[in-house]
Amino acid sequence: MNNLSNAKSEDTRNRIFQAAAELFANYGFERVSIRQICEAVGVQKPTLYYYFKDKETLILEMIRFTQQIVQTVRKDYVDCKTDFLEKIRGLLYGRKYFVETYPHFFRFYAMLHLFSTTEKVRAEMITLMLPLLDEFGAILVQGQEQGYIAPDEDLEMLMQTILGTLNGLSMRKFVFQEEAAFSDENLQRVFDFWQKHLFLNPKKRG
Amino acid sequence: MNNLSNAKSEDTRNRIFQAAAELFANYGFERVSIRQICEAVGVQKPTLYYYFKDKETLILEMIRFTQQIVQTVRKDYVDCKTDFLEKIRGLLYGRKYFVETYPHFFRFYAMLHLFSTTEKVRAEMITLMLPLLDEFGAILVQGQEQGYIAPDEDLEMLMQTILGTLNGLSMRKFVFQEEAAFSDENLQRVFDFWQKHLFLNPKKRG
Amino acid sequence: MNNLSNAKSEDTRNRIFQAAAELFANYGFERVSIRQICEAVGVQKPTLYYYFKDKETLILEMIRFTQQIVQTVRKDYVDCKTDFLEKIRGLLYGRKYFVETYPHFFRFYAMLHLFSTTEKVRAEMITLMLPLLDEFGAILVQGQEQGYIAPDEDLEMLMQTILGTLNGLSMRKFVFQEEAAFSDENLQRVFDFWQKHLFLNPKKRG
Amino acid sequence: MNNLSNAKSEDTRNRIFQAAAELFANYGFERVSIRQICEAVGVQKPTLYYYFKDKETLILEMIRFTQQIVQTVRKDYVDCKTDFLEKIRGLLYGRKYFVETYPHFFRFYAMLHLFSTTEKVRAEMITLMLPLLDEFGAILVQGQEQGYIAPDEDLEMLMQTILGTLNGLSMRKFVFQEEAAFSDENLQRVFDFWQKHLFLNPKKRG
DNA sequence: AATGAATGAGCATTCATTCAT
DNA sequence: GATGAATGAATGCTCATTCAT
Repeated sequence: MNNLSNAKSEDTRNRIFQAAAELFANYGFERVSIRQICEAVGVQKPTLYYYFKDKETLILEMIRFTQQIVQTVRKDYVDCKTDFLEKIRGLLYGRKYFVETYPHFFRFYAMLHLFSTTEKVRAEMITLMLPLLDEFGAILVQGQEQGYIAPDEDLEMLMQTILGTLNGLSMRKFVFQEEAAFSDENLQRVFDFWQKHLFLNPKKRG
Repeated sequence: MNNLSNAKSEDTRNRIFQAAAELFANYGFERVSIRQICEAVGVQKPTLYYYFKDKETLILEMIRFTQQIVQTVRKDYVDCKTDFLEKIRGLLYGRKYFVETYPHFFRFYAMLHLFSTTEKVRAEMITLMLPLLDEFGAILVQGQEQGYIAPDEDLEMLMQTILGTLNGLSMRKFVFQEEAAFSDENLQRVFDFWQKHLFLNPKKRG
Repeated sequence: MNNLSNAKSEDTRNRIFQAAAELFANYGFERVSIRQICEAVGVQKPTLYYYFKDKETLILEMIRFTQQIVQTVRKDYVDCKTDFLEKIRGLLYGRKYFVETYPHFFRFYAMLHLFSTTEKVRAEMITLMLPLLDEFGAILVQGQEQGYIAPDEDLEMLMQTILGTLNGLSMRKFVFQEEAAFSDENLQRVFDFWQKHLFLNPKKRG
Repeated sequence: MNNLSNAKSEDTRNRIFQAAAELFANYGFERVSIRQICEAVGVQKPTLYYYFKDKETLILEMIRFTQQIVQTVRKDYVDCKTDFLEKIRGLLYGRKYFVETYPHFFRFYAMLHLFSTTEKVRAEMITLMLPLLDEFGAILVQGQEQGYIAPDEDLEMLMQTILGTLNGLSMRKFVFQEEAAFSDENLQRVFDFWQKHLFLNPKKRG
């Protein structure tokens, strides 16, 4: 009974969470009302408040959940690789996985929502993003160590270039609704472009 | 008399316009109420409605105004140049000018607002953005003709890389509040990076 | 010039008047805004206020104008007749003329608007209606004198019956949109019914 | 618990309903604001919206409620009688009961509000009124069968005459605020007038 | 004779949220 | 674990009206 009850409860909570994510992703935080979320789930408003303190909490929990996805993805697609180029490739395919598996949650991660939200939400997102940037910086240093990046390279620019393109791809998918944005062909094209323009071929060394 | 009246009227209208732009830029369209705008300007609500049909019209007019800025900037910073590299440099400095002169309006141009707005607004912005992408494509072709870009280059990737970086700079300024994002030093750094990684040195021709 | 100006002025005033009458008749006093009237006429709001003190004045003037119609009609269709039955017939055809010539103004005369308006308006209408009822009473007395009505007839009931039917006809036309309500055939039918049921044949006298 | 809650809820809902009816009856639909209704009841605006979707719904529910009254009255005062004259008398006393028991709701039934309302409301009222007219027609046919009405009588005119008088009485009460309009003496007077002028004495019976 | 610009007061409606149950 | 009933505050928007010109 406890289990059942727990399961049911967890289910309700999760249904609210998912519905809210989808609605927020489609219409933006401000344009979605508690009522709409509840209608989508089929519960009454006090039920939502039973699980989530208030509307802002909902979005904060979403950001944290998203952050877990990001970390898992990073672990599975980037950290487990040793070769720098494989990490870079993992970056692309990890984003693809994220964007296709959790499309609603992706939007909260995407920097794009930093505009037009509460200061609290903004702060939370920045807090979560900065370490990611640092980690990415570390990867680039590894790239240098592995000889894929020249020692005198401007790493900051390199980072900006790569992240800018990643975000560009996301925009093509979500804003311009270009379905092929994350197709394997396109990702390969991006990878080729990067390899050709941004990275060295370390084999020469040997 | 006519002049005075016109001037006064134009002034009121413009003050509403500017105040709305600033508020929208800071808090987002949904979180700014008509009342707030009016209080910021010091007029009553019907006055705002005298000049603007409704709230959505306000934002649509802002988008169009922004579009004019974009076009003017492009003319002054890019189109008037002949050398491809100068055009690219103009792209950077034009963006700097835009971002620093009309910071509020920049946000409407930035893709960032494409999320979480009315479908009407979204449609309007996409309509305005697509030709800009085309024009930029044409510039890259010129770059090829001038020998700055290899004939077999993947122009689409090149475009995405450059625009992604531009948007990244804007994000650094507006989201991370990094004032130096558009400093001359930084722009030069970006330019150097591009020149080194993305463009050829056409002197070989001669 | 004075004449011209006067004429033009009178014209504007009249156009406002007519447009307001039509709109009021169609949608009711409360649901028609000054703006709507002005848009229908093609003038600005202060112009309306130049001719009419306020919205209530507009409707009061309409009531008075309507009253003039009523009086003219009564003169032309009833008073000029000497035979009682001709007066009654005139009542029917006068109403027909009114209803078809000034359909918009008829509605203000019709008691129907006594509901749901300002107390001032209500009072004005009652003031204007009471004498009409008196006059009609006098006609019935004439009918008695001419032998069309029995000396012991309940004149009040008679009046109520006739007026009730007249109003019923108007309702059929305006509420149920029954075009034939005031057709000559129908009026004749009403007249026949009255003659048969309500009035005597005075010829017996002679 | 359920009962208590239900009772309380039903009470609030009903208080809103009654207050709205009274206000609408006195001032007309357009001139009564949601706020006024709420103040009269002593609840906040969202409470009203909890029970009624919007203002138009309020009036539509009122019309339907009124229609139920009408049907009950008809059943109790007219349908249960067998003699035609008793039905006619029931018509008068049923109207009296209605007008005196539910004065506010009477006004919605009275045709008078057909003017100057939403098309939706108008349509609803017409839909509800037409069958009533038909039923009344059937009663007149029964009158014919019982010998109170000549076989060649113009039944339509007869109906119009009777209904016109009924409406006239209502007008005297509500517009001219003549309290005696529905006094027993007056109703008897009406009945006598009808009997004398409109109906036969079905000698066959005796 | 006519208007452009402005307003104070009010509208219907919706918001996020709470409390007793 | 869930809800029916209620609310204070705010929303976008419109009203009749005025004043200087």
